[in-house]
Amino acid sequence: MAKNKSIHLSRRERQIMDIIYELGRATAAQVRCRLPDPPSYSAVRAMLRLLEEKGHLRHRQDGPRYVFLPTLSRDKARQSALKQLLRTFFDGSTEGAVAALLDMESSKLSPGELDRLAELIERAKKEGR
Amino acid sequence: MAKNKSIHLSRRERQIMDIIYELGRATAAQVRCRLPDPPSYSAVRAMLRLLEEKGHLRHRQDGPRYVFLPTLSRDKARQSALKQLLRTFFDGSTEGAVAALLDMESSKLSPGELDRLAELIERAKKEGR
DNA sequence: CGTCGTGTGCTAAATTATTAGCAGGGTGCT
DNA sequence: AGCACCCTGCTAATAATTTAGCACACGACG
Repeated sequence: MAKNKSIHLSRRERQIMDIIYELGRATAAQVRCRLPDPPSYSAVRAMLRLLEEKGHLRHRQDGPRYVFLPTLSRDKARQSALKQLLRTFFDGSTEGAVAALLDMESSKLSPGELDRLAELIERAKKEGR
Repeated sequence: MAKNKSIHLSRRERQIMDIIYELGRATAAQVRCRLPDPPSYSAVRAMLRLLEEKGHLRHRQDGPRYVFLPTLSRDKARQSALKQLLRTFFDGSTEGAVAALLDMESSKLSPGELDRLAELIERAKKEGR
């Protein structure tokens, strides 16, 4: 019934999903207090329930409260987020995206990280050929 | 007046912005036909007008019709999209994101691209030190 | 010239999203 | 037991979104 709509997330829903992906799992209270302008408790719970109905979340009883987890694995969600980003901002070019990442946070990348990345690229080269 | 609301994009608005960023610039008709389930013409125009009011778009008269362009440069929009993605899915780790990109589309990266990326990393190393 | 097609602006209505508020249930504390 | 607190589920109201529909402008063309 609400199957075809399930891909569409509203603003708040998106925010909530982001929080949960960021944390891995979260209770209603946790979600609430990380929301930009915390709405009422009920509001948060209502949306968690909706997200669960839509199939984006599931919950687990943890003692007296619910803990919400994403349905899709973080990997899958990542994957599709990356794909979307690539298409929207980089004409689908992986190279462009990687370049932007390096450029953006270059100061934050430690030599160690850079080394590991260099190695990843080496490996990709070998596999590609 | 509508300044503080201007950050919040609704679902449709997001879709439209994505399309325009992807294309660089677009007319109402172009936007409409790329929308998942094309709504009426008026609907699209109304939202383009709203987005313009909110300051996300501006338009240029091109002959008989309007061509809409993003207000924020693609670079800036990229930047913030990347930042968000990093935080949400990679714990802020650039390395993780790059690794995921390489992993995901490895088959699509040509040797040439890989070489260029390797070089980028080399350069980052030198700058970092 | 009339009219068809495609563009625009505007506004009011329909649809969705978001919130507040009430009615429990359970646990711990005095 | 009686009370305070935090959790749940629900429903109805409010706020925001998305849409359709009308009025008008302009160029192309029979």
